[in-house]
Amino acid sequence: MFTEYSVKGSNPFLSAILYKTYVMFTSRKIRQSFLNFFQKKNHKIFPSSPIVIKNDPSLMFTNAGMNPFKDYFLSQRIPHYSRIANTQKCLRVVGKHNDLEDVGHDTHHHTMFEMLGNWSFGDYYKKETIEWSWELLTEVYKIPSENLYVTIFSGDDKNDISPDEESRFLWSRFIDKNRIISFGKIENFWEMGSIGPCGPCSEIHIDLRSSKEKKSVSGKDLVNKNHPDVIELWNLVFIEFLRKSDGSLEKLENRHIDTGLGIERLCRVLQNKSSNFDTDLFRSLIKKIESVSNVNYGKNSQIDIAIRVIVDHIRAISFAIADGQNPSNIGPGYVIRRLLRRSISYGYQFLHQNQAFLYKLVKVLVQEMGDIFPELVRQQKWIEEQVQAEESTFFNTITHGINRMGNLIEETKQKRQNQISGDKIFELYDTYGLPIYISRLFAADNLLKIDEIGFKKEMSLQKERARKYGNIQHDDWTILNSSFVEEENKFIGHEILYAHVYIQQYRRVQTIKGPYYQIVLNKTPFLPEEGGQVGDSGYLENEFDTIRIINTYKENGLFLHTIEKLPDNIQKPFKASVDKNRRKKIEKNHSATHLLHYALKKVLGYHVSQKGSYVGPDRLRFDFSHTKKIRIEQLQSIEMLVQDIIFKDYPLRERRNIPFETAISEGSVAIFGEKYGNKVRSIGFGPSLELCFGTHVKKTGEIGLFKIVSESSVGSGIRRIEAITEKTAIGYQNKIYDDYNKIIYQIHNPSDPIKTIQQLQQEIKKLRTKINIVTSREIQRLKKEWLTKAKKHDRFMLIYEKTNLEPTAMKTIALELRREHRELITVVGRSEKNNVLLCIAVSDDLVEHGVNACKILQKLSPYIKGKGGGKKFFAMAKGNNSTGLNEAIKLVESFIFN
RNA sequence: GGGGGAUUAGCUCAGCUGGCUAGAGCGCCUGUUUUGCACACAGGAGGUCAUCGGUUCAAUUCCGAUAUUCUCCA
Repeated sequence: MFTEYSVKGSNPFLSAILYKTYVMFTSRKIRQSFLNFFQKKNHKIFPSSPIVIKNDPSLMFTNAGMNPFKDYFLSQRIPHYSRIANTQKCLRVVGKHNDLEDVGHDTHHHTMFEMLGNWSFGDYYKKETIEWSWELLTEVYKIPSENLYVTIFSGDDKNDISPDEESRFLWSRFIDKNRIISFGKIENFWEMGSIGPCGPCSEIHIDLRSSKEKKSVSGKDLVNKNHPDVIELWNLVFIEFLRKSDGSLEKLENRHIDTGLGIERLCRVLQNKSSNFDTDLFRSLIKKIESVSNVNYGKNSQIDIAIRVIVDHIRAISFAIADGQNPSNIGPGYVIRRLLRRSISYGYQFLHQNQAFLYKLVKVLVQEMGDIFPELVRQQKWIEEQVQAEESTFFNTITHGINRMGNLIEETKQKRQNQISGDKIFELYDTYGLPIYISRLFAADNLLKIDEIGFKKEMSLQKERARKYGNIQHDDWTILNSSFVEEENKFIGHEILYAHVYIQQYRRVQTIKGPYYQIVLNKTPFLPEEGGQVGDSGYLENEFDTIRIINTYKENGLFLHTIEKLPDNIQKPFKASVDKNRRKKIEKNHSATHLLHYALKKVLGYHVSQKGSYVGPDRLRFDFSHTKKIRIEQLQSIEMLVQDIIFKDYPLRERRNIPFETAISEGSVAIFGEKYGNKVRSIGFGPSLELCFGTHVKKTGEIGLFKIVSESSVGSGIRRIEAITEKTAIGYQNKIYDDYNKIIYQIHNPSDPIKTIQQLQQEIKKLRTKINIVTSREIQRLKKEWLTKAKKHDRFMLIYEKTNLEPTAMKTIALELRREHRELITVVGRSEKNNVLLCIAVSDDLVEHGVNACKILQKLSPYIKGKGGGKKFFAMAKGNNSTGLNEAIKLVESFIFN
């Protein structure tokens, strides 16, 4: 089995000894060894990019190690280093690679995981990749080579790709030919999605079974067969193609290397465990949940599943929140909320946790991983608060749902059915968020079933609806001119708002509302939407066309301009002009936002950090972390502080292309979860200093006036301030001033208007109570008077009266009389000019004997030329013929029993 | 992006198919009892029923739009 190809380290005797020493490999050491190894091979070590992705609508989270480098593969951006190594935090919960349902039920799927990777951008290729991966695994990590298998791509006739003989040859220098196995497109051709960079890959698999098992079945037959102990360890991807939307492949200019080695698996191997969850990455989390819920891991399979789900999810949740993605009800926030709710559900169902408990795990996670991912340490308190808040809202939702479920059960029982209808259960799930398993539990407790088929039917209808509307289709880019310009030189709008440009590429985007086009210019004065500042709009003009640029935004390093229709002469040069007026307004609001951020920190404290921002031409909005409502005096001092900086007329201090570390050490404010490049731009005005890409005023004085218009809450722990500047603010103040003057005039210019208003209010209050007393006395008096005047019949008493009381008082008398007296019919009329009211009230006992107020009223209302209605015991009508009122009242008697 | 809900007192919510004088519990205030607290009892304050339109003799209730919010799907 051992050939001359085997290299040192694969001696079986030596391996057996080394195998025992695996335990010394902690996850920290494993990670560090990887990075050190590649650093020695001249790789630049990169920190992990955020797990939350911005600027790419096709992806919510980083779901593979290569995501942060996507632009490099597409040659949309030139990397500063051709060799990079890193550990990348990843999240897989939606989309193509989605194992969510498996997570927890087995011992090797995760939502959040760390991918170790080495990268080559047009630098080394297959030879070095294969050599180094072998060296690292067998010599640094000392994995016995007899446990390893490698796979290579067998080729694909359809796309005309030949088998990867090159890799076979390269591998055969290290490993027995029998251990090199060919696989087809599914296993060994890596694609990012339906379109994008791709290429053949070669995977290293490991057989972790006992020697006894290995003897009975060869590991070779178990590779790629989903065997729990014969698993893929490292994927080496050789990127050389671009998959286009019509399915064809195009060769890329440069060939790249993308590798992924999951640290959770590697730890399992090197720590000699049978499950990823038994490694030191999860051990303390499991310990904590054991103590929190008073159970033991490894005793009961259902409890174990719940524990694995929870310790897995809390990692995903914490990392996402640390990178700025709070749980919410839309988009990526909803994905995080779902993970949270899944965890809570498992805790509730199997660990008997009926109040917030997840947040207690955050501290443990921070202790374990905080040194490698410092964002966890910085955001610990915030993460705990968010998780806890989310837990309590979910318990709230469940309680609500359970109440409704109770009603549903009652209804079903009353109808003497034994099954609750599927659409009702679906409504509970869909509208009120009650997890289906809870519905099932409660139904079973009441010996009822749930119409599962009906439920599934509703569910698929819902999915269908979403799919139907959710489709946005992008055509392929049409490249008109591919001369490449460095990203940092592409945007020229900091200095100039007009430029001569040409269209480099364009594509059509199909939406349900109709098509639009995205174009990329060779350079652009239009600022893309970023950091809250809305994108520029404006025009492209030449002698043939005038095209309106509706919006500008950035996607994967490209500056996209949206337009409604393509120009006829698309190849010709254009004059690009930014809507200058609009841009100026935006700049004022943007600079004011920086000043506001500074003032907030100064007045409220340094815990304030930006959680969201909108900077438009009309106003600015700033969301930030702060738990309490801001008092009016605080708002005033914030406003004054900003205004003060404006008055001091500080000039803009702009520094471009400075290293991130330098900017931070100088005191620049950076935002968590924001992906900054190596080189950043800092913007300062007086004491304020922030990292920022947007555009600003030249001097703070240009802002003129700053006015906060609202302060509110947007969720637990986040407050929002909306403000306006310059002419908008002046207009706002003028309006208030104007209103004030009108009010003062209305109350006759008193010396102390507030006191006057207070007096007026008191006066009103006094008068109101007086009126109430008078009317209620009047009501009591009239009741008595009318009763004495009542006409007695043998079966009932009849009151018919006219009054000039208020309509409500009139109603009150009638209703009180019918409640207090049996066998009484009250008819009251009221007329004021041509506005006639008539109401009839009947005691309950008479109603039972067939007297119907509504019917009597219908007979009477023609006399007052009115319409009306009501119920059997009370009816009311309104008309416009006051002369008919007397007649109507007199005629009542004749209609009572007819 | 699409579907379904919700918005009523300081808080949690009732208010069925338009018309009983807009309610309950908790909280708050006053008083009684008690050494004090809690409890109990009696009384009281507090609501443009989210906003704007429409239908109707009449809208908290029905319809539409807006805002906010919850929830499910993508």
